[in-house]
Amino acid sequence: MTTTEIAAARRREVIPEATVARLPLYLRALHTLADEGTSTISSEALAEAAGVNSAKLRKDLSHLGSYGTRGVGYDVAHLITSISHELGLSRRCSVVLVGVGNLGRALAGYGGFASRGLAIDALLDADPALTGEQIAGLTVRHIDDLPEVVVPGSIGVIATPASAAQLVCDLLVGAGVTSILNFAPTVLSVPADVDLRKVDLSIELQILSFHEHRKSLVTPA
Amino acid sequence: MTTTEIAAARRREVIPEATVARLPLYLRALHTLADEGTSTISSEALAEAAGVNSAKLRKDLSHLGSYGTRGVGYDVAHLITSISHELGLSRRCSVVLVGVGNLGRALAGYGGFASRGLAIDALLDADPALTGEQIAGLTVRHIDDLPEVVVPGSIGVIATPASAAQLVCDLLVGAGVTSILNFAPTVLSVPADVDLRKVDLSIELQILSFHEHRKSLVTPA
DNA sequence: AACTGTGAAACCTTTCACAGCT
DNA sequence: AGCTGTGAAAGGTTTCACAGTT
Repeated sequence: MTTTEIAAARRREVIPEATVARLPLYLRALHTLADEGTSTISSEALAEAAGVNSAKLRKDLSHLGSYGTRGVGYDVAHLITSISHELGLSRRCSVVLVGVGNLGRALAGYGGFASRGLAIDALLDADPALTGEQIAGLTVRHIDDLPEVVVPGSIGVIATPASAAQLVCDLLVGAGVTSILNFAPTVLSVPADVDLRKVDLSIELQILSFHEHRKSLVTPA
Repeated sequence: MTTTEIAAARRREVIPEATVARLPLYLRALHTLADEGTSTISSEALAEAAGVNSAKLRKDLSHLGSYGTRGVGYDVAHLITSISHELGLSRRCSVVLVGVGNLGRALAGYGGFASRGLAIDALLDADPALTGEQIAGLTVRHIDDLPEVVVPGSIGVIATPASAAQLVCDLLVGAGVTSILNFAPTVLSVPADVDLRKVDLSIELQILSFHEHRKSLVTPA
């Protein structure tokens, strides 16, 4: 079995969703460690840096294969490569962002994307007044140009008001996008073969409100 | 047992975290339905509007008490009241946002907060050039004013660059805030009695990248 | 007849605790 | 001695399927 075949076999192993959701966390912590010059790290220390517990971290990493050394720990650079590869961040992937309001600008300037092979390639907006504007090194284009900027494997990001989100979503699907991230606070309909995820900025705040509310009930004045 | 006592007993029942995380979703769907003039809705239809399955919805709502009518469905207005109350959104709660960059501005203007009793009360930034600026009806104040704007039960929101996040977090904790929502891509340390949640704008994108990557492996050209 | 509320089963995730390697 | 990798146990979540109510 060649190295390539081993890698292929590993890729076929199913990785639990909960683990996939934490890989970006580990990756960020590892990048910070690498920047600080750390070359080897124990599960305990990496778990602390990522804000999880060490047993969970070890189990998560075990799904990618065994990259640690017993008695020593993990090689930081090697782990970065493995996780980046697993997440599909090694071959740079195309991201198309629609909606250049405050949120869209925040996303375009968000360092977390660029440093992870997820740089945004195109900014689109329906407002003609915005086309031509330069943001984070990109020129805003009109939404009508969507078919021209989408390539196979592109990920679409919706940062429009809720009222425009389904329309934009349909345009993305029509242009061949099969992975969409929705920041608009609305439920979108997509064909079964399209992978749709959402981020609702207000949900976490409402969850905090719930817990804060509970505190005031448990500890009455 | 009086109505108040029943309500108190219900409040003491533990609601699973997974359920709490979905209540805001239901609430949003219900508000939309109410705006459309719908007064009664079945678990099936509400589940569809919220993007979940109906058995899950019914189980979730059963934790709040039995507010539905068999053979009929749920009363939209009543459910809105129950969920809002459960989430602590009925008594308007104070939100203090630190960091008035693009993300902070997006959050300040985000309709989802105001309409749910979670309007932002104060905007703060460390940059003196921004103090005095009007955003979404609020005047930006300097971060030094933090102790003046925090009240008991305030929720703090961090929308600063990662480099400033821990500092701001410490200031919030020092001012008495015990619920913090962090949008900066960094792990924060807080005392055990502080409830810290985070939103990482890039994580969902990386998860999508993972799945997109998988697709290309499963369906080779 | 229609639809909720809920035990029970199936599934997934986390944590424990230690065998096994360096 | 120190730390990873992992079965097994514990805990939590989702789904099923139907009894119970209107």
